[in-house]
Amino acid sequence: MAENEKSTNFVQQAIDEDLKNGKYTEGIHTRFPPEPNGYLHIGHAKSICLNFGLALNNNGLCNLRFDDTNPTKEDVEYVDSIQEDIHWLGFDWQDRKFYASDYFEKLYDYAVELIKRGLAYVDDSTAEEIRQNRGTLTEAGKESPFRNRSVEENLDLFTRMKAGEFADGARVLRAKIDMASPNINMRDPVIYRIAHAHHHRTGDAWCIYPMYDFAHPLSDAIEGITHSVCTLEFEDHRPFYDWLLESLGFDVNTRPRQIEFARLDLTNTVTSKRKLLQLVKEGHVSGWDDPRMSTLSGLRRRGFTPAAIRNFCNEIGVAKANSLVDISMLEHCVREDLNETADRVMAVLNPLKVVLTNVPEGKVEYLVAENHPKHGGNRYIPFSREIYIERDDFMECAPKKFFRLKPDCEVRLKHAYIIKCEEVIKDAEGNVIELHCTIDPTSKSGGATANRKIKGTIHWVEANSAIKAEVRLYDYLLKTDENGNLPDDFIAALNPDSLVVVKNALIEPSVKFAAPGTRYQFLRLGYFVIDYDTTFDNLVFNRIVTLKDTWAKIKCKD
RNA sequence: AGGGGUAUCGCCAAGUUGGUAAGGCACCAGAUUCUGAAUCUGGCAUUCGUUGGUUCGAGUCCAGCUACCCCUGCCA
Repeated sequence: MAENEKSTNFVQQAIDEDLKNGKYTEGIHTRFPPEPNGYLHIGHAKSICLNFGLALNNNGLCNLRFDDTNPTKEDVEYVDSIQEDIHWLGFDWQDRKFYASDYFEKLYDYAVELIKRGLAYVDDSTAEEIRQNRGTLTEAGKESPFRNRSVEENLDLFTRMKAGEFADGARVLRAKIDMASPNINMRDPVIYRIAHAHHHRTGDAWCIYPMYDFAHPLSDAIEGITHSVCTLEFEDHRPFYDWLLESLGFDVNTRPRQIEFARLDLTNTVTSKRKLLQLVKEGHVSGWDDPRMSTLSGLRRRGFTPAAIRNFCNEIGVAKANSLVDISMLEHCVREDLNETADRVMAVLNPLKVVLTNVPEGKVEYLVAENHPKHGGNRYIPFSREIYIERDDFMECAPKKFFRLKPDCEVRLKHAYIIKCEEVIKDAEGNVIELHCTIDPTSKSGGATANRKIKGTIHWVEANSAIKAEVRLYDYLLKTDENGNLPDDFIAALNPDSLVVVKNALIEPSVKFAAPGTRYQFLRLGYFVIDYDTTFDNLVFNRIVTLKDTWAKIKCKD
């Protein structure tokens, strides 16, 4: 499905239905509501694409709203990174960046209103007592002894909570609903707690903070959100969402409606903020933007494109069934995008020297090489008596299906000549250290007599002009079982080979002045991006993803 | 055990007045190829968790059963 094609998931269908029924005549309005307590990851990308996409498809708007109601866990570092990541992904909230903390005053007023309506009360119970009285999954809870205080007393106490008269945990404000409800979220949920904590935006102005369940529906309502899209685990909270807005008198035809979808889970990686944080804290990765991380900053550094991620989010769909998407789907989307956009270049990761004995010493020839098989553009690459090829492209005793270089056989050098392996040079231990080959001078690429059919074509690099580079070969961060599931101890499942650093790779000279962030296809190897660690004398590449490799499959079968 | 959800190919996922199973990924086969890439062609669910029922006809309706996920934070 094309990226801008209207997707018809069940959320869109709910919107269509609402519109048909005459609801939300002002238009559709969604929001993306991250808590600034960590970096955004691929799972958030699904939510971002969904929420902003829904707005786009319905001619509506999507807000960015930081859900910053818990000052002890949140930080400006995260609000900055979140904005950067959303923009990078290609979405814009225009002038609609909000914070739940923008509404603290209003939220407080709504709480007072709830008290006045007899629907909320201050509870002096300890956290432990509240827990004990909540009941269990099968038994009803017990009502708090403070449940039936007068409105006046509640108002007085809540005012004093706000004024800072009480210590953390001394009292809470609770909604007064039904301690016997089979839905635990309706057993008088706590809606305000005391926390003498410094908030990254409101500073020390408040010492009481609203709970998510209270702040979220009201923030939605305040912003005129029509469809509040969240993940499945909030399904049980919807009755409270509706109860709150109903209790406060919001019109059912215009008030926001919560719709839940299944979060993204991906094989071979972690998509949980907690685990991502653990990887960073324990030093298993270099940071939030380590190219092996599923964070958007990690994927960005790895070289993934925003378009590829958007396409991926589009293709996996949106539904309510918990699912585990195979990482190959993501890789497919990256390859699909990069195949179109990345220029081709030659690089040798594991060099084997080749001397072309019938090429005169000192002679350098410049050959024409296309930058992209479809989109044109050429460059010149040097060619001379000494070149390097990939070690894997030579086999002394090769199986019949191996159509690269082997003794007394021919192979084509991409953009250059057909060569024949005449002599294999070995060291004392018998390791191949050099090859002597001859070129067929009539076979020059593009020439009139170049059309001789040769089964194999390999990449190479000219010895004197090649640039040395560091290439970081990234692989899956995690090993998973056949079903893609992580074991309980995910640290034990870390792939020890998730990063292999090649220090002395050789790249053709054309990439010399390319800027960090530039993506290439290294012919026959994969897609690579210039890392930001690159300095004047140390070029660093990250492998984004390999090319599909049919030969690897054939090898495995043998 | 109470409540809330979900079950369609190895993985995602369409299927909406019941009419005889889209598409993508992966995989397989072939064509093509100066990237064993890309591209192209063909293959890939007589069957929709399961058992019954209604019906000329059911993935779609009804009843029962089973499996899995979420919920007992003053986290979001």
